[in-house]
Amino acid sequence: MYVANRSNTRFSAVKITDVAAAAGVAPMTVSRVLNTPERVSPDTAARVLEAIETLGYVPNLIAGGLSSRRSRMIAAIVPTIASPMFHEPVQSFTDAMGRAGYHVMLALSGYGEADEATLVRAVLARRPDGLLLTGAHRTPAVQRLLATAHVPVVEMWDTAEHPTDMLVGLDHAEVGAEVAAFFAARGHTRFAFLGASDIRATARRRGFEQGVAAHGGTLVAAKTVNAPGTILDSREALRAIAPELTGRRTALFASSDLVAFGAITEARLLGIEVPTQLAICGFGDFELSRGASPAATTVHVDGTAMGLLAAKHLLARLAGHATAGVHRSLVPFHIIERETS
Amino acid sequence: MYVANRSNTRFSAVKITDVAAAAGVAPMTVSRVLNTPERVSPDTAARVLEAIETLGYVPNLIAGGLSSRRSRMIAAIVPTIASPMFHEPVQSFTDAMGRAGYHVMLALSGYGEADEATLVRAVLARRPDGLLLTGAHRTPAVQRLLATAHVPVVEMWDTAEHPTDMLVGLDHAEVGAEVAAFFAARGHTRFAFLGASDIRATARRRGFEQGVAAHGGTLVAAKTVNAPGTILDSREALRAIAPELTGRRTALFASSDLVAFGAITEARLLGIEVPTQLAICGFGDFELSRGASPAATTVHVDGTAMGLLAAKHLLARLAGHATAGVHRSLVPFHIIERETS
DNA sequence: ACGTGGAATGGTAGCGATAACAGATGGACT
DNA sequence: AGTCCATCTGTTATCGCTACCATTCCACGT
Repeated sequence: MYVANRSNTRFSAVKITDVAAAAGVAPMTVSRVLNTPERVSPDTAARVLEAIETLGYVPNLIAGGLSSRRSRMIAAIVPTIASPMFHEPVQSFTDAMGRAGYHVMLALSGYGEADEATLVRAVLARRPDGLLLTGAHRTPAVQRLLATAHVPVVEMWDTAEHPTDMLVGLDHAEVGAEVAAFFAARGHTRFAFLGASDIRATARRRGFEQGVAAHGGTLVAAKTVNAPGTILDSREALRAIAPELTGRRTALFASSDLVAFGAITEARLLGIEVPTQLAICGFGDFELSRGASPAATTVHVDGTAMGLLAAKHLLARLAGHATAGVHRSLVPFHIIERETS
Repeated sequence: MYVANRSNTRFSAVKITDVAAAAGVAPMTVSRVLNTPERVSPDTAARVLEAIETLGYVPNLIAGGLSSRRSRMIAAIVPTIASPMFHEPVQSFTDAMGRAGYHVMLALSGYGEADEATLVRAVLARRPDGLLLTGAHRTPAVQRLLATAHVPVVEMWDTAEHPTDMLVGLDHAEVGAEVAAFFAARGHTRFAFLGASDIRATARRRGFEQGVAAHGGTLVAAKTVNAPGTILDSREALRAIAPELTGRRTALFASSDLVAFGAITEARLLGIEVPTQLAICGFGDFELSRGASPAATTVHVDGTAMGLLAAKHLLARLAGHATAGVHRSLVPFHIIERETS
């Protein structure tokens, strides 16, 4: 009879049975020392730990994951990490989950058409214990995948009536409306928008437009650039709408601080005075807006808090507080008035 | 006798045996359809694929990984993703590895003392098929871990005589020397350095200082800020060295474009004319340096190429071209002359 | 003395996939 | 017709851990 022999083993990796043998205990006890040390007597634990040290044992989480049906891993999907908008929440989320013993696997979806379903599928193949997604609007295909996977999901950076599961969001329309109100309160009547065409920037734009209308103002220009919106694109866009900006005082809402910076830069070159002739408000409160001169007025959203909150919700769910009500929170925002308004 | 029964199963996840049963084949055939489709007859494959589709089967890579001893996962460790210096290579590396069927798991080490060994250990527990590390200098503890793990390693962004394994590096000292030469060729004799205190920025600084000395110049000021170096820190640092900068023409090398931007901004506020009185060269060629006005002279390093090259080396090794010579390449760099020099 | 219960540890059987073979089948060629 | 080989599919035995229950031991109360 045939006997399988996987002797292709490239080298002899130390495994839990080796440690157990060296410490004179059962493998199960080694496992307990690593996972539930409080259930092992202190001196056995010490002996096991010593064996682990001398053998240089590194537990195999793949095997452990298969057996326990828990990967201790969370997958996070964001469009890009190039923007502080995403790397701040991701970083704080990663830190917080790390403290709780979870690794975060990051996946980049890009802004393009790239099929989110394919990405989610690939990610689910690793059986993450939880998911952090960007935005709150999923295609039916993705919804189906998530539903059958039975994985806790946190969505961030957007809001929706019925999120997939948990949500730590931001009401972009409200942001736009608030910025319009902010400008209106300072006597502005002519408004303009400059920004990226992604879903959330578009929501801010719509909120802004409605706010402008509500305050009886007029939108004299609105120009979109490709997401995520670069400085150079923004400068070009500002040049394009410059004719609308000369002569009369205008208030511009930029979809991100990068776009705002481009607008400020180009305005200076065109001789449009900021903020007297052109007032500008950005979004994101990037380091750049604080560091540049003039420092940019912008909308501050606490990305770090968002990541932390997402982690908190997810950890609560993972700890089994499954039915502890709906987890849906909106992150507050506020306008930081600096030198460009 | 006791019979184990893990009926804690929260729900019935579809597994390979379900698909096999539905398609009327053996599980092994399903596995082959997914991994080596060329070894399965077209109509069997079609039947299996259909079963996969109707059942909504998502393969379990944890189980597959345990069995095949290949996780199809690469771990990447970088200090931060907040800087283009790291997110560019990481992004291109991730893309390239993704095209080859590997997922990249990102881990952030920070710039602090945080024990790299602990992080590497945690990462190795997931049995990655390869590792991408930042820098070329490992502590003995990490070296031991990597050696016993028998995992291909690529180190990037630095250079060393004897890298751990493969290397896609940059000679920072040479960068510093080149910048000194660049300034010297334009008649500068007074030089200054402003930058972060991390290992690679320090290497650039030393190369710059040696270059300055070689050209008979004098270093009139050198100030370091905490890594990674923010705009505001840089502005403050420039104020501190401003007395050395007034009156006589000076050439400043900044350890990153962010630092350079801070210097440019503060110089303008102090009435120090750029570039006539103070010439500035940054490092990294960030979007900011292209987009700002004046556009900053800087050292361009192709981060995307670096990530791609790292992926290429790693994939070659993973494909079994194990002994195909030393994989150690230096990424070229060049100075982009713009408006601040 | 004896039952009771808690703490510590061990034995066994999977978790869900794949490596390594072993058939089965059929066509090409002698 | 018989041999050989290539192609396809199936069977078996792991991969290295952990859940589940069993067992042992000892302190304690009655």
